Amino acid sequence: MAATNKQTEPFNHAEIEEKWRKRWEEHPVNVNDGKKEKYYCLDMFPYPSGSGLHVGHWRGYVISDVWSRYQMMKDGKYVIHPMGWDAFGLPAENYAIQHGIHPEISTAENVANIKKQIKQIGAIYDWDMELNTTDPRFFKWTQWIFARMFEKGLAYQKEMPINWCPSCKTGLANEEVVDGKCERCHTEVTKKNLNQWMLKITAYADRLLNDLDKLDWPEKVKNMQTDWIGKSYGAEVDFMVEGHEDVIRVYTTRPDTLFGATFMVLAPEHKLAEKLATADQKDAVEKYIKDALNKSNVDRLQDKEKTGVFTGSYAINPLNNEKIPIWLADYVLADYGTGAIMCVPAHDDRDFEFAKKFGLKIVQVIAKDGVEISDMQEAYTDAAGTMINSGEWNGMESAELKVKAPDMIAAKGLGEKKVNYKLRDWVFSRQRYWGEPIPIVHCPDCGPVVVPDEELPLMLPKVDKYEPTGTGESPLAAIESWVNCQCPKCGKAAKRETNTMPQWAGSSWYFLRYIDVNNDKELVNREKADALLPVDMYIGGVEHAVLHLLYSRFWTKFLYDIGVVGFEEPFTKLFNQGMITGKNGVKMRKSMGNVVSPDDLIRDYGCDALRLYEMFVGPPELDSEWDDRGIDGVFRFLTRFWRLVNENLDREVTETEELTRIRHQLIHTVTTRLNNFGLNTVVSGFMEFNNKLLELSAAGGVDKETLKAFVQLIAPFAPHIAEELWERLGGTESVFHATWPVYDEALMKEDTIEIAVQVNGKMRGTITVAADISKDDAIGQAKEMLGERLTGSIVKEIYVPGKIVNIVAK
RNA sequence: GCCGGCGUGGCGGAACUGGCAGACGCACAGGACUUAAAAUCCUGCGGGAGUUAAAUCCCGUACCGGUUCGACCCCGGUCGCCGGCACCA
Repeated sequence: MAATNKQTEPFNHAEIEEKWRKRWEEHPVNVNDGKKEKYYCLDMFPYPSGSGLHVGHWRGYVISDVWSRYQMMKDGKYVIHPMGWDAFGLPAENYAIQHGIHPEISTAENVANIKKQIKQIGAIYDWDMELNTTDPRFFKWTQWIFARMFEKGLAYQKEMPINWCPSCKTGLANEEVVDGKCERCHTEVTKKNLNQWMLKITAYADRLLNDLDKLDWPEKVKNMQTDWIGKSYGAEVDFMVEGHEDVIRVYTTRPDTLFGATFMVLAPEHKLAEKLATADQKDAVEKYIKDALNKSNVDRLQDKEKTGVFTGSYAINPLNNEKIPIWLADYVLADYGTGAIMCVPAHDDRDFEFAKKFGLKIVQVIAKDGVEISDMQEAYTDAAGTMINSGEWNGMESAELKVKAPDMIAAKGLGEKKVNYKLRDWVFSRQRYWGEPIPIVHCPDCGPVVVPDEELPLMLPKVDKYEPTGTGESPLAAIESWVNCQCPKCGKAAKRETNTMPQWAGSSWYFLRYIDVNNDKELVNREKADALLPVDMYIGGVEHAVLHLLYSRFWTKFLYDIGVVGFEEPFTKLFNQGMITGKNGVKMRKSMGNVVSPDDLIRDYGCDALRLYEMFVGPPELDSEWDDRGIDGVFRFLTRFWRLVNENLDREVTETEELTRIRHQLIHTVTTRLNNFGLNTVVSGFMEFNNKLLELSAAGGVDKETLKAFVQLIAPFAPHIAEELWERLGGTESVFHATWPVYDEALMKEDTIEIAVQVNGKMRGTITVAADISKDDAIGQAKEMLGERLTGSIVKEIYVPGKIVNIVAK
């Protein structure tokens, strides 16, 4: 027996972590020698908030660091793993206003703080790549991209009622309105008529939709983007108005039901709305329009009860020439389709409800289960059944007709085939100070003129007052010395655009810049881009599914179109980590008082323990409740692991068959679980094998090769202790440069195995047999074990090698 | 309403492809060490019947049903929770 009772040195995490932190700073473990294959593993970069990081933020960064280190170790890849700051935008500016510090200063302070905290994670971030969206060397290129979009007609101005947050005092994009509220401050959003800069994301709708197929992303996110783009196929149909020369065009996805259109509804904002009112309906119509326009968006959403008013006019159904009444109702949206719909109450829930309420005619045109329903209680909305009451279309299958009808209608000259999207163009200007100035000059003669590239970056003027005005004008508008300028084209007196870009501008392309942060000639060097991009793995929360992730796909496609990069999709693989919540799944918030800071935990347990616990707390893709007590478990494990290695350092242990087997099982377990991204189960695997090896250590000792393999496997998770133990085991170079251990299935196998024995599928115990036992022997031994408990006549005998014997008896 | 996900001990969660449900950890209980406590180590830990102890048996993965020799896993239905979209014609 080689075992000794010698007390091993206690595990001093603070000392060890300090030692290796310094060592890594002097000798980084992840370097590009130009020969290694690249792997780009990206974190969604944080905005430098004043409240710092909590354990939830930590988790995402630990996941990406474990994954990065694993990629680096297993295949010897050069891992691009950068970090930067999304520092423009509302949160930073609001923080500055609240604390009465200029955003430039508060942002710099917050960056310094967060950077210090992020460094505590012990990640392999390459700080030479650090970037900041508010750095002129960076936002020069954000402006440059806008300039190119302007030249291509993708950035344009439009006056229209846009979403307006009265609290943030700025316009918002559709994507920033959640449940009718501001995504940032949860204030109810109102409408405001403003002249806005728009980006024509709708021009990319089809490509954004189709290319989702190429992406290794969570289905959930792909579905969200698909729904957001909201492509639908249908037809536009013209309806004549009786006694008018006007024609009303409607959009429908169900042209197959055209014979069933028994009335028509226009949005109150429709340009013909007032004109169609007959003398006796004039007052009612005017009142309805006025009321509807005064209602806020939220009210309009919340009023589930349908309202409407009859105009007094009639349209003609183009297929059967029936007179159908024209109504106004606010359930029809002005800005989708044509702002007018044909109503088929028999086959649409909303039209049905409206028809019932106002006593309008209902004509069924699709037979449900072959019959016409005499007293309809609800709309039949499936496009399945045979056409009835539909003139020449009678007898056709509605599903088939639905597809053919647009062409048939077009052939008759009644309308045309039409595809619609829910996606709207991106409202891109903000009436706030802390953002990239939009590089446009308004000239009285030339109109909007883009600022020449040589004059970029267009700097934000230094000001004392930067609070939002609330008038719809940016605070920049008040700074005359900045606003007044010369037209770059004709030289005449002109005025600068005073709106700024939204927070999403910089984040739409920052991932391209990391690999070439100091380039002052171009956005990114094309050769470098070809060699190091795109992102292989992108890790972050799911909250950006239709914001940042949609915008950056759009910008990347644009940059591809103008030849800046050679790929169309920025993020090949996406992983959404779950949130860390407080007790009972409550989101961690300062105001809830349930925020857990990593600082105390690092002091008491060390960085490695916290990293391990962040992984152990639950499956990485699911939300997990934080429980401080849980970290004791991983800390105990680390202490026991420390003991396992240290107590075997001075022993000369010869490798036994059992140790070899356990080593290969360990490598197999960890590697397969890692490949499946089962990070929580990797940690439980560590604990399980550590327990086994401690038993063997007490019984005689554990060999160095097994210990070394274990140390390597744990290194991505607990890099400090791994380096220390690796060194003690005789490693001369960093553990991160050692060849990743591989397993041999043949060496994993046990000589004897336990097999479950069932009778009629019910567990009756186990037998221990030779691993290579034959079917007959296995069944024989099972029967022997069962003895008298096996009654009746045997119908069937099942043997699944190595797993189970099931005897079916009657 | 539509789309997606989830439902397993006191708790967090395991279970690879349909093959021993509850790995690993937390909490708890008992024991060892200690003057004592902490730390550490050992043991137990889904529910029930049974027994001095055991053997053994029954129930159990939200609920009802199905497929199968065998179901946490597949299929049909119901309920509950969470997320997204929401009058998009």
